[in-house]
Amino acid sequence: MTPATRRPAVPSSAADAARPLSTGGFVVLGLLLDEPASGWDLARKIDRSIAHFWPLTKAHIYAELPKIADRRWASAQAIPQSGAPDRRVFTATAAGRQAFRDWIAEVDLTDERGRQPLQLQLFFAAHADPAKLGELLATWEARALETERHCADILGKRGIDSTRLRRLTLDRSPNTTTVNTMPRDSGALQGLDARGMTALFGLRRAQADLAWLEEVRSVLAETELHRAGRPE
Amino acid sequence: MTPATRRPAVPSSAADAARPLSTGGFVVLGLLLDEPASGWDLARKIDRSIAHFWPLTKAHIYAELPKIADRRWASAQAIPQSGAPDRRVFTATAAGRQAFRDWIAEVDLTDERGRQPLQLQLFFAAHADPAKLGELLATWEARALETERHCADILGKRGIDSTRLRRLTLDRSPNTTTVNTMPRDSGALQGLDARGMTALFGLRRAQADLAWLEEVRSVLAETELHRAGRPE
DNA sequence: ATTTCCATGTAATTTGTTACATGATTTT
DNA sequence: AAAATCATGTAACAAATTACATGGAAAT
Repeated sequence: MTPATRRPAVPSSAADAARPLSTGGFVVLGLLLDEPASGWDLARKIDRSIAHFWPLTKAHIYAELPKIADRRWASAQAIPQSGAPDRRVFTATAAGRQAFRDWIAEVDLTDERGRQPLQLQLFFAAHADPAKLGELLATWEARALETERHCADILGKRGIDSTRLRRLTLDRSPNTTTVNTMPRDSGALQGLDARGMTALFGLRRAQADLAWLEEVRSVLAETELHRAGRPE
Repeated sequence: MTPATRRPAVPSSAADAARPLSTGGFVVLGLLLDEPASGWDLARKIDRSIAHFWPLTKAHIYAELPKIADRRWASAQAIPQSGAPDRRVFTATAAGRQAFRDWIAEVDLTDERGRQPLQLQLFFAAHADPAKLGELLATWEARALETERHCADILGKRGIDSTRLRRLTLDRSPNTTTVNTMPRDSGALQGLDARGMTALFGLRRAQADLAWLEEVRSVLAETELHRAGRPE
């Protein structure tokens, strides 16, 4: 390592020019690679796809677009509109495509702050009253079911019949014997692309959440019984 | 609704006094409820527990502590130290306990931005080269295995033997018959508290990730075969 | 008549991170 | 001799959110 561990407060001009976008900025650029889009288009698209695991606000999107254009990673054309302001449609350039490719290959998103609000709330649930916990579980179940359905839909659109999919479940019992009656259906996922894998990931996580909910409920029910059986 | 949908730019003095902490601030307060602690203590504690699903930096923690003290939700005592600066130990007050209780009961963390970097990177993986995808999968597997172990440890410390736990797995085949040989082991989780449930949640998610990895790998392997079988 | 959709964006603020600064003590 | 641990915190910045502002067209 060089002796200059402490960098000067003022960044070098070279560093400034090569200044990377924020993760949010690259997300916007990445979506622009699919097809040209306006800020509005992107906001809608994000809401329907990526927002489930990487929410971006409208204001944020609009803030990133000019930064992308500044770097010549997208070009903008104004399309006049009757009534509403001009649509500003951004088209990714070849340089933008390359910049994105470089970024996705390099970034270490593993150290990106991955926040899981559910887990946080659960962690502190002991400070809430028990009725509240029940409420929370109900909310989470509804969300998990919705996510499961949403992901199954996406897979369905990719020609993957979710009924043919192997299922992720808790063993009904740890004391069972599983008898194989037919050869494994190995081709159900044939040709799944990256976005399909993302949907499958979401599906599996949702199923895990549902399995967990089932477990937690049974724990709570038993605790109830205990309390009912041995009143103080 | 009142006609005053648009609030004045200057917040009212009442609103200012009742000004809530940020989520991060409440997390710090929540940890303070367990036992009095200095900023340093909290940073260590967080690193070993909550950071897995809600990372907070040292600087952030130190910034929140005075805000908590300002609201009289914790009192600070300086404990002189040889060499190092005084330890500033914060102790939650009754008011702090109540404030936290109110917060945890009220907040809707469901709309807190829940970011999942893995899913994001996967979503865009089509733009990376296939070798990179393999690398990613390996990294994720390592992390999932570590998380699984970590959560199992926590459960172990709570007297829950993970070998007695029902397992979360993909059906080996959708075409199997499961034969129940013994009554279900229902009491394995008896008396699990909120923190234990959090650990179980982490465990289940890690297992779901592993199941997903297995699936994705088999898809990739088949695609390989396909390509090998039909070279262009 | 009102709401929703389309479509842009800015301003102010909050929230969180990185890098820096200091310095004794203990471990490698 | 070097690094890590303990222990505080600040300054500068980056990232992201909320609220505001505008206004026509279409749907209810």
